[in-house]
Amino acid sequence: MSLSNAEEQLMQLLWKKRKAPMKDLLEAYPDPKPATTTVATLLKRMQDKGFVDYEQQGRSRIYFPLVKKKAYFSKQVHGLIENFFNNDAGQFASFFTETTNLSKSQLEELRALIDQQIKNK
Amino acid sequence: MSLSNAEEQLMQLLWKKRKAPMKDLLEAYPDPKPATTTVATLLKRMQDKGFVDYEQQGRSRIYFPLVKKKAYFSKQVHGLIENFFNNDAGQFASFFTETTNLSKSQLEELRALIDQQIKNK
DNA sequence: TAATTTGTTCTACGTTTGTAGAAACATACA
DNA sequence: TGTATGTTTCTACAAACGTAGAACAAATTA
Repeated sequence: MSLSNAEEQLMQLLWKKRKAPMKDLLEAYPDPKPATTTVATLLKRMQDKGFVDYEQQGRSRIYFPLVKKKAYFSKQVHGLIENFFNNDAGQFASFFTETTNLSKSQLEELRALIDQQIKNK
Repeated sequence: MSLSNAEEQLMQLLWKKRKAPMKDLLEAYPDPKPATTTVATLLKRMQDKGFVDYEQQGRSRIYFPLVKKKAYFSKQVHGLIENFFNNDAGQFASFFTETTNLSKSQLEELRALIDQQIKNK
C-alpha cells in the first residue's frame, strides 16, 4: 500500500514537524489551504494504511509518522531504479550524475564520499 | 498530466520495443496477461494524455512513444528530489550513495565518472 | 450556562484508475 | 462470399482519490 499524492504531500508536512495536531498541519499548507475535513480525511486514510498514528493529548490528537522519511524515499527511488534500470543501481548512479548538473563543489563532496565507501570495502 | 501505474507499465513495454502493434505489447506482458481491451483502453488513454501516438500501418496501428524514457525518468527523479531534498540534487546524491549498497567496482566506475565531470568544470 | 470554536466522523460526490465485456469493423482465409 | 480473426470503440463498474459539507462532541469563552 502506498500513499496517494495528496497523502504524500501531507506526509511531507508531518515529517517536517515530526509530531503535530491537525491544526498545525493545516497551517503548514500553502495557500489555498484545504478544508479541515479534507485533512482529517487524509489523516484517517493514512492511518488505515499504516503510515501515521496519533496519541490523544488531552483534547486533541497529536499525529506522528510511523514511517521514516528516509525509508519511504528509499523505497520510491529503488522502485524507480527497478523500473528504469532493471535494478542496476550503478547504472542509475551514472545516469544521474550525467544528467544532473551538479556544481563542482557538489561533485567534490560526492567524490570524497565515494572514496570513503571504497575504503570501507 | 502523468501516467498511472498501469499506464507506466505499458509504457515500459513500448519503450523497450520502440514501436509495436497492440498484439506485440500484449504478448510482452508477463502472465497473467490482461485482456486485449484493457490494453486498448490504456493505449487510448495514454494517447489522450499525449504519451503515445500511432501510425496506421495497413490493417492495424503501430504504436510508439512520444516521450523519451530518459526524459520521463528524469522528471520522476527530479520530482522526488524536489519533494524529499528540497531540490538539492547534491544532497540526494549523497543520500543515495550512502544508503544504496553499491559494489566496489560500481563505486569505482562512479568515481571515474565524477572525476571526468570535475575536470570539465 | 449559553455560545463559540475546534477536531472528528459520517456521508457524499465527481474524477481517475484498473479491468474488461459487447459490439462494431476490417481483414484474411476458406 | 461467408466466416473466423484481430483491432478498436463504447460502455460499464468497482475501487481509489481529492475534496468537502453536515452533524456531533468536547473544550473554551463570554
